[in-house]
Amino acid sequence: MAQSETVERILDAAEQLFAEKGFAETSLRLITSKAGVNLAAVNYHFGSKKALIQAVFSRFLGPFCSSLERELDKRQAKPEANPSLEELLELLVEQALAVKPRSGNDLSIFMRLLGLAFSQSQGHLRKYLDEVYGKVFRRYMILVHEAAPRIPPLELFWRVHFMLGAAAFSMSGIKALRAMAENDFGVNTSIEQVMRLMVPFLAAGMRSESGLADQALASAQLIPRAKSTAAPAKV
Amino acid sequence: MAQSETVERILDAAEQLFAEKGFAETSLRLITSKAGVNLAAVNYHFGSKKALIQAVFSRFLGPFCSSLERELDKRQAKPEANPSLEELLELLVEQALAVKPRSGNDLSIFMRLLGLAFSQSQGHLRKYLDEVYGKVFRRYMILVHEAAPRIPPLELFWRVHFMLGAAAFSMSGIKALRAMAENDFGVNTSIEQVMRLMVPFLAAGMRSESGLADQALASAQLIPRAKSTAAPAKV
DNA sequence: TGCAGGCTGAAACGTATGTTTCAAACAAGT
DNA sequence: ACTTGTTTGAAACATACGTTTCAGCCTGCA
Repeated sequence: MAQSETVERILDAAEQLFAEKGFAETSLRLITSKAGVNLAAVNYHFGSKKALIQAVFSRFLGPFCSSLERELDKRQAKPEANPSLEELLELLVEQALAVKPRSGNDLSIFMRLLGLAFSQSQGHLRKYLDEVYGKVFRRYMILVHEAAPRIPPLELFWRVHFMLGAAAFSMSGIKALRAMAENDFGVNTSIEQVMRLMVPFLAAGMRSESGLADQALASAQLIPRAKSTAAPAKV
Repeated sequence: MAQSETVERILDAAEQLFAEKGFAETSLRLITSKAGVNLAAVNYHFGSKKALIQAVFSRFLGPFCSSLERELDKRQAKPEANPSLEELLELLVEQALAVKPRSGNDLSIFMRLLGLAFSQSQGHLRKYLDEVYGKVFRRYMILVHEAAPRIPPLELFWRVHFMLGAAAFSMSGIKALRAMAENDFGVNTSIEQVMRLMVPFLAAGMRSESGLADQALASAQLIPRAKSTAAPAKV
């Protein structure tokens, strides 16, 4: 049997609506009517709304993480030259930009969904993302640490999340913010331009002198994970 | 007649629950049961859930903005010395810290609510906040511009929102992030410490070299608002 | 052609939400 | 003490949600 097109249409509609309105504010009826499919199709194909949310994330985070992992493999194959901080940051941007084959699926949706995953109280989502994609993220963090050895690991952890926050927030409110900017300055700022504005801002923040006075925090090191965690559930 | 205590208890409970779960995910029944008041009290005292949300914001944004405005008046009374960027940033932090007389109302709730105002699709809220508090914010932006004249105003606008984003996002997911940090590094990072970590990061970002290549954007200036009549003159 | 199974369409179900109602309780002024 | 206006309590209401059901459709295969 040929794969149903319904699944893709639901995912497309859900992705866009979730990014626009959040999870709780987006009803299955809105999704299915936008997708032009029957209401019951969601529960038939995905099982529940929670599973739909996870599927939406898997669809773009899966390719993102595997191509990121592939790039990390390449970089680590030649151990003589560890990647610099700039290279690591650009790596992220590259991978994020590479995962946008679908129409209307621009970077803002990607970042917006990522931000929602943290800020909306969807406990199941956080657990799911950590189980499936946490490994790559921790591997990336180790490389960041090696690229900026002067900055305490714990502070790097927080700075990465400050970065993520600036990006996710800006993309979250990008519509309203662009409207404000146009209203106040009379010019239109494209999303690509906003991204370009963000890069020097974030890079300077990452490179800034440490603000950690507490010695216990400054010397805290990453604790290696136990390997014996159960296999993550397949969708 | 003695002012009812019910209003305050509803506001306290709503503030905490909104910050914790968002607006749509927090039901009136949860609020009223936490507050120990009757369900109907919300609609009696506030009229609707939307009005409750606005009231929650007014209660902390009102004092914040008026004390901020007072400080701006003081600074501008002596025109010989314009405030520096650091002074302006610290001004915000000071005012934010000053508006926390109530128990349990720490900075994280303040920032979290601010972030929600942008990221949750509550159109009425954004309109309300712009109408009531937009004036102070625009005045503040002008001072920031004078403190950093080398950076194009439009870029400053975006950088301020990058800042807001980093702060709001970190405070939004502060619970989950602290748990992750503790899990990965074995140490507990207090909210005050996270704030202290954020300051050098943000300050460095604000001071970084401009990333604006586009001359039209680089030269865009703030358009003064019309008082109240239509047809604002182009400058 | 017949049929079995994946998929869809329309309707219904149970539950939770925001809001409204109205009688009772209360406080204050005369 | 009586009255008046304000606030509360308990219940009901209308609506929207996620989920389930089941009859019918279509497709691939014997």
